Amino acid sequence: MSNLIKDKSKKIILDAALSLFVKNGYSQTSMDDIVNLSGLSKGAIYHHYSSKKVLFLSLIDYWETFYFKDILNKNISDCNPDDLLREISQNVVIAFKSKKNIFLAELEFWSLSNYDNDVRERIKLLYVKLLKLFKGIVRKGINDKLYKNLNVDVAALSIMTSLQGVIWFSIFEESTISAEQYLNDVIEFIIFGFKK
Amino acid sequence: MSNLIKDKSKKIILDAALSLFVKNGYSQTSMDDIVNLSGLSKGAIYHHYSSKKVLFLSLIDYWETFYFKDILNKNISDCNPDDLLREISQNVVIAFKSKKNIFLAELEFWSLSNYDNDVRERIKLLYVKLLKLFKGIVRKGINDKLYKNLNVDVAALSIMTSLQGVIWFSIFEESTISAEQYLNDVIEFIIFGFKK
DNA sequence: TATAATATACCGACTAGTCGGTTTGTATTT
DNA sequence: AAATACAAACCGACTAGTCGGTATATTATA
Repeated sequence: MSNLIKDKSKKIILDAALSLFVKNGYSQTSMDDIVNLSGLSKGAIYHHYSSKKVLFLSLIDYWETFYFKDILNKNISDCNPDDLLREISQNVVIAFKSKKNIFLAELEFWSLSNYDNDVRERIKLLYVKLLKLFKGIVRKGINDKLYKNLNVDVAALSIMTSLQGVIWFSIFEESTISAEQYLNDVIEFIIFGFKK
Repeated sequence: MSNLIKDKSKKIILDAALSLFVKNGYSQTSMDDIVNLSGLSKGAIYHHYSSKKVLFLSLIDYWETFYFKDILNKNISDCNPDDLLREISQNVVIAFKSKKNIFLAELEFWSLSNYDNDVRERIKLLYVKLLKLFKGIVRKGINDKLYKNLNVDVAALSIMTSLQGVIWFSIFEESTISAEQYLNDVIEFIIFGFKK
């Protein structure tokens, strides 16, 4: 268990909250719903989290450790940019296959960030980190004379939006192509576009 | 005024609802809020829309006429695929500049579609139409020997996710690049990737 | 054309129920 | 004894939707 969650009860609460928020949305989930699913009491929940919103914000941290743990700790310096991009894409595939909830949760974060500053600032941090990583990879590719003289910001954002595209598959399940196929193809497409 | 909205009152209600749903989210917007902003009464609103959800679904139609009117009616057959893609990208730029609300509303639709079947089915229709258009363009490019033998589904989805990427700029306003620059660059990048 | 009949558009007080959060109480641990 | 962790009843604010009634527009009739 992550040392972020020392507490068993906290983890129980977060798991219950995550699945309910994803299934029904933040507003459509009542604290009583979380009480029922977690098996704990209202007092217990408010003992650990001072409000529904604080609980939600904690959930973003909890979520980050799942989704980004494999991606954010990549070491750029001694890697081939192409392979690194393929590896990241593969991480997303694996995450999507094993925990579709993760991507639906992301949708909820996005939606709330639209009208809640605290949420926005919190998830902004996350994407800034991601973009920094992508920019680093692109910059290395340019320095290594592998990639042409790209606009680094646009290139990084392109990577992000393309990977983000898997979210389509969590909403529109039936499709002629699979999320995996999409991601594999799209990352090759991007790499090809970057090449000199 | 669109012939979809013959009624002045309906338009007033839809405009009020759209701006409130975008600003505060669906659940955080009460019918009383809409009453106040529209200047109409509760009775009037329930006279035209039988429930909050029906009002929301009507909003998707209303929204589609704004966002998609320029894009969906393109004629593929007698156009250069490259120019058509550039034109579509330009339409998105213009829409983004003049009505950022349109894109924030899209986020709200996405979020709700996650846990409401009616909403999901409604917006699914929309994106299927869009994808069909993109597929048609890519297919024409291939037939005209302009593009290589792409996977049409992946290519269409790539176009969609890349254009969709502007939504990032509506959440994270300050940025080193502008939405316009991003879209212009990214569409050229895609076209380049498609070429033989 | 004047009047009656009907349909449409609209008003706003009211209700039944929900929800986030509080308070008070209890058991366990240190 | 004091702090921690939890339980459960409770509260006040808020909300979607209702309903009886009014005003206005349209149509039918004499």
